[in-house]
Amino acid sequence: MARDKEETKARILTAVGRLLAESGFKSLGVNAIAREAGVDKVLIYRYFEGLPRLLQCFAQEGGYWPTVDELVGDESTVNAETLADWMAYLLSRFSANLQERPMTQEILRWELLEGNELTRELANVRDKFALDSLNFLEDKGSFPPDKDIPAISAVLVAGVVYLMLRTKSSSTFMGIDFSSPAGWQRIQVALDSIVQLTVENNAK
Amino acid sequence: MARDKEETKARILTAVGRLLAESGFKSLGVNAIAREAGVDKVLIYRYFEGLPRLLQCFAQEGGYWPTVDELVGDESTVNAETLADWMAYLLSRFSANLQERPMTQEILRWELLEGNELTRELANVRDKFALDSLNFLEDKGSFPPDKDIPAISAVLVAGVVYLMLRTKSSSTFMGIDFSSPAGWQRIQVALDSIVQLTVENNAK
DNA sequence: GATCTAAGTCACCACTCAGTGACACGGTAT
DNA sequence: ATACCGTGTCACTGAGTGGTGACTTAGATC
Repeated sequence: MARDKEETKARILTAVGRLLAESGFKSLGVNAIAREAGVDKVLIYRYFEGLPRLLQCFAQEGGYWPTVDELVGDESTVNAETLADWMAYLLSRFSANLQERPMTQEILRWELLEGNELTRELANVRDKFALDSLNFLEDKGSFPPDKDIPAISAVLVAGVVYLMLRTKSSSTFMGIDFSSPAGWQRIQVALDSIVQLTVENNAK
Repeated sequence: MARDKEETKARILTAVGRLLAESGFKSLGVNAIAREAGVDKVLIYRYFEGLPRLLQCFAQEGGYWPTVDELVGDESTVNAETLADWMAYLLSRFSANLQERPMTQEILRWELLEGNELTRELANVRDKFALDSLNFLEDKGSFPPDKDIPAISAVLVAGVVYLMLRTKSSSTFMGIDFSSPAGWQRIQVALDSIVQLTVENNAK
């Protein structure tokens, strides 16, 4: 219709994003994408050689994951001194950021129950972000040798992610109601106290 | 073939379980269940009025979730005194138990990305188990008023669940390799230290 | 203006899925 | 024996999917 190959390719790619954010990866088929993009599906095969390559292109476009800098913001305005402070801050920012990225949430869901090439690639991108965060933290205050900071971070991040992914379908977990901000507030406080009490080298 | 209604119903129900544990809920359709059970699918409609009711029956059968007693085992042999000890013990047992319940894992995955009546019901069963665990813990040592034990538990349990669900499709998270027992060992240690340092009332 | 190619359209295939109606069989009560 | 009802079998529809070949059209080149 528009007779512009690049624009059509772009329309297809943005359609993937919209569809992913709105209805998740379950409905992410060739037909659905073509419909969403207002494009004939044969063009998907012509320009991307099918779904897998299309999704690969989409993944390489990036943008579904924040950078550490983006997460931290302006360091000079952050009220944090110790390693624990920074960890708590980063966790809280991570949580808030993830909440506003439905597409990223869907990708995380996807990783969780499909083990194909693409999700593995997406997982690599994510893990690189995680390692960046750890490096950032280690710059802020070197890790105490008697604590396994990466493992502790993994547990806490995993917890945040799981709670986040849950809230879409079910609003309560272990008696905590996540439909109101109060529930999340409790989690936030819990995370802060966990980090402070666990990471701070009070065993010294 | 067997001309026995109850047996046929039972075959269908066990087929649901097998299918769920083996291939997850993605392939959980009427046709697949009938094939797995070696039964004509029309009987599913006759005896269960379709998939939703069948799954509801399956859910009511139970057995996909442990009881607190089952998890704890013989209390007299448990080397735990403080509340923190019991929390750590319960977390570790929970993790081990969940690892050996593929069907339960699939249900957790399912809850995560489908918000229908059934998953909500399943979520209720799960949440009751969680509250039972909290009650058990409160019997062991009353919760310190300055700590939100449920929220802390929620974060840690959520973390364990997420890490568990991940390992099937991807084996690394935040640089930790979960394909070897060493990775899980690190998580276990991290959980223990988090619980001990966070829950123990060292602020008193 | 004719031609040629890239971009887009349409029609179709084979397959899977949920769901239904019609039929065959076998034991049971009359 | 026969009529009946519960159990199981078969064949089908209709919708939706991934994927492909044949066609049309717009726009640049000669």
